[in-house]
Amino acid sequence: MPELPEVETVRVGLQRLLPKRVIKSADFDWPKSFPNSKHDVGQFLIDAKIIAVRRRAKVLIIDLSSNYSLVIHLKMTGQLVFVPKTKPDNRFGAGHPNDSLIGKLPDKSTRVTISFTDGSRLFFNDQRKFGWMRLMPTIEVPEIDFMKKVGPEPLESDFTDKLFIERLMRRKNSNIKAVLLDQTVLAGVGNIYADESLFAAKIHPISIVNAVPKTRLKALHKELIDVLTLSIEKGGSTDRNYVNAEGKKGSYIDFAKVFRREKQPCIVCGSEIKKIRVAGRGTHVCESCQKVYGATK
DNA sequence: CACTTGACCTGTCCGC
DNA sequence: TGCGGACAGGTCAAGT
Repeated sequence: MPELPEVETVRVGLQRLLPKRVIKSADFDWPKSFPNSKHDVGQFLIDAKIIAVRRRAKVLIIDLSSNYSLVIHLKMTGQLVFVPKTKPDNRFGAGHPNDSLIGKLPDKSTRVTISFTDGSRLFFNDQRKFGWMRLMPTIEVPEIDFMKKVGPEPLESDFTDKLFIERLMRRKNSNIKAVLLDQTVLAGVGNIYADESLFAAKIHPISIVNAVPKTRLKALHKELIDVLTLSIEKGGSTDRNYVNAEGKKGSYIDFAKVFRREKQPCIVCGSEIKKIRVAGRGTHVCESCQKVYGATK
């Protein structure tokens, strides 16, 4: 479930931990997770120094001194976990939720292990194997299809409500939730933050974009930014798999008002939160707070 | 052409 | 407690 706040949290962690480290070796055995040839790895990854860690949408970009970059998409269950040379004593405190992960790596979900000359390691774990890591020339990163098509970053200062509405209108006849999830409309929103921002803006996810009043769309713009910002503050959402670059969980899920709260009372009105399907995805909604525009249930 | 559904995977949970 | 099946949800390909 890494969405924008989770990927950004990983980026901040890696940017603090990785630069200046030099890659000594790389182990990988699942071609779909890391399709690069041993030749390219030997030539452009081994002996390269980490320069910086960037993010665009839900994609991480680790720039190397070889003028190549590691481009990474965590998809649903991907993790990037850095383990320092001196293993922690494997105890954050008895019963602490983060107790252990670092000491247990690699495990059976590990797809790629990158070892640095100082003895530290970076693990790319991905239980479901949907994620990927690709080594490519830095200059070619903006040329990959995803980068060419992806929409604006919602947390950039130039992401105005005017721009937001303009982007939504590209798919004005679709369910608003499907449009929020469309990475070509805007970058970084996934299931959690689509549900949470629509709840905060009191818009039912099946609403048709074109039928939602402009004032509600402006509210959605504000709520989306607020939800993403708060989640980054909380280190993202750990629903199941997500952990940050140090193997630690995020706590935003504790602040979610509808996501994974089906059958519980709505925080605002007390009626029961329902789980329905919209755009082929599990969707959490308060049918009483969230109004349907231009669609029938 | 615009939009929706299925495939990619593995692990977990639910009902029988 | 075993076992099948639904489900989790990001993105691209295939289908309507």
